[in-house]
Amino acid sequence: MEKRKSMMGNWEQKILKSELTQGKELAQKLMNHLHHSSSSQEGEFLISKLLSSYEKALSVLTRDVGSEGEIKQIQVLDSPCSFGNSSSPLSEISDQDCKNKNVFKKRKPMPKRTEEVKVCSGTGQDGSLDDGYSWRKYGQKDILGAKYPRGYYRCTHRNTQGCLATKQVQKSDADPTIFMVTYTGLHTCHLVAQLNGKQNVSLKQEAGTPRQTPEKSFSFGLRVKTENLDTREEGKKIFPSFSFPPTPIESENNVVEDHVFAAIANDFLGGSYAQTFGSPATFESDYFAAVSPCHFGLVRNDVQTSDSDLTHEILSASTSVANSPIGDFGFSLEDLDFYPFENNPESTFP
DNA sequence: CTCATTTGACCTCA
DNA sequence: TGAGGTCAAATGAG
Repeated sequence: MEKRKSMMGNWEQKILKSELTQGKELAQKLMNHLHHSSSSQEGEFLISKLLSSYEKALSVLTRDVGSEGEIKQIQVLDSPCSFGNSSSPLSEISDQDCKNKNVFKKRKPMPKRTEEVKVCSGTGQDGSLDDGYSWRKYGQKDILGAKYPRGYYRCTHRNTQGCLATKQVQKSDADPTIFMVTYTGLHTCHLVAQLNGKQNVSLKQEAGTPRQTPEKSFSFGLRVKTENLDTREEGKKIFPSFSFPPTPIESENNVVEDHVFAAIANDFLGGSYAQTFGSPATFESDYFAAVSPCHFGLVRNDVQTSDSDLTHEILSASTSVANSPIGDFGFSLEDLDFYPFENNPESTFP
């Protein structure tokens, strides 16, 4: 744990540096861009990236103050029986068998994260934002003060694998194309195949029902760009998946952006993340170098929560369809520390 | 037939 | 006590 804490400081420094550097580069690019006049879309993209960089940098600075307490809070929440343990979800399921009277006994604190996802027009529907997991809607609720109802989803594998991950999807009042997605709990369902699927379109057969194919957004030749590489958020942010309509728009800028992101990711992760995938080189090239046909910029604003939430992260992908997964591909660096009982073998670090 | 979604009711918590 | 979260029966889709 001490090791991780010291690493955190180092990380954040790198993050800060990277974000500011990126911001500078983006500003430079933007300036060139404006001079040479191309599409306004691209300009917006650059601006959003620019803003993202500065916001990230600021958030790192802001978070720096209370990071210690934050970690402690996370540790408290990490009750061994809550998630990650293969036996605990099953025990919870057995609780459910005891009819709903027992279900509300006591809610377990779950790690929570919020993301803001902007979708391409006509591509995503509420809750169907493809984040690589298969979700099942179990409820919908009108939220006070919110224009749109909130949808409640849980992992389809809840019953079969005891996966306790849930998410809440709510359309933003201000911008209906933005979905606020709050992820709660960790996926304990099989993820290896999903990850493989994200790296490589040729997928292995995953243990699970055919209809529960989390790779569906990757199965028809979409180019997937996963720009959400700022795992600096206590390492809890794991590369999201974004799916796009197969509109082959590629710009030089995008390619450059990808390189920047890849560099940052590598910087942040020190290669250890990619290690999880078996081949860092493959991971980077396949996962980061993909270019989005829809230019999308991440505008992430990290928001600290006042309650027991571990982290709330807001992400905006200006033209993406899918939101990012819960950061709990199970192998987040932080997850490993915070949730040592994660039974996902892929989550274990050497 | 199986599974997902809808929706009203119920439960917990602040 | 009200808002938010969850359950489960009813319904629909494939």
